[in-house]
Amino acid sequence: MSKSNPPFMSGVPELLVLRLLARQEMYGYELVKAVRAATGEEIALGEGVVYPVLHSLETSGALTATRKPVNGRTRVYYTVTAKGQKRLSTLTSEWQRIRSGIESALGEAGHV
Amino acid sequence: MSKSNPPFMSGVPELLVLRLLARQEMYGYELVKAVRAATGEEIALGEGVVYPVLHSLETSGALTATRKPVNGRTRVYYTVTAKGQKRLSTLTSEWQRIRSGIESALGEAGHV
DNA sequence: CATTATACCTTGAATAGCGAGGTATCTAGT
DNA sequence: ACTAGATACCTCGCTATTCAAGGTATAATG
Repeated sequence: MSKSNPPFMSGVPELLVLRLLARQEMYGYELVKAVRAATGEEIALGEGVVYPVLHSLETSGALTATRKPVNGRTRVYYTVTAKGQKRLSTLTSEWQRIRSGIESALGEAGHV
Repeated sequence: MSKSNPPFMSGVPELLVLRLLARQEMYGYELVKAVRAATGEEIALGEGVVYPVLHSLETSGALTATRKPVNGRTRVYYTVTAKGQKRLSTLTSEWQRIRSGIESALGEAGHV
């Protein structure tokens, strides 16, 4: 019923995850917090969103995973591949396109 | 497979429909074209998107419908109610919030 | 020794966008 | 008169996707 980040969240998780991982490799749990920070606390993706996105990006070849044991715990670090870079730039321009379309519609003074 | 307006379309149809109808009353078929025009041809909503949105907005009390016969054909004109105005401003600020969150994440110069 | 933080994960419900299909009328071309 | 296309409305079913909630296990903290 009550959603945390209601509408407008369509391809957003995928875009944010790719963008942050393009900056530097990270593991899922870290990413959850990094998203919050990078979006100025505006967008909070739960683990139930982040992990599935990570897995599907890995499956599609946009990310590669590397397991690293740290202090007895295991972390799975993700790195963006060339394919992921391409996917990121596609998503980014797609985002700009939709965004500018919406801004046009929201603007537009009374005109006729 | 091929989607016309891929990701990033979450609450968008509802927002656009409300925004355009707030400017002036319109009927569904007209709205389909108006959306294309208002978004600079960037966003094209099919009738399969517009009509259901119209109906659900009417059901929720955000719009009122008026049937008007024109040249033997029937047009259903939609008008935004006070409730619809409120919904529009909620959606608009929600959009700005998500949008600015994403822009923050996309920006963030290389730093490292 | 118990609670919190770290770190991974899956399942199930609900939403919603979209293509495709369906009906019917009016208009324009041939 | 016939056809094709534009106008104008509508629904169905597929698919994708977000998210809360729940589940496991280890390390650190009190």
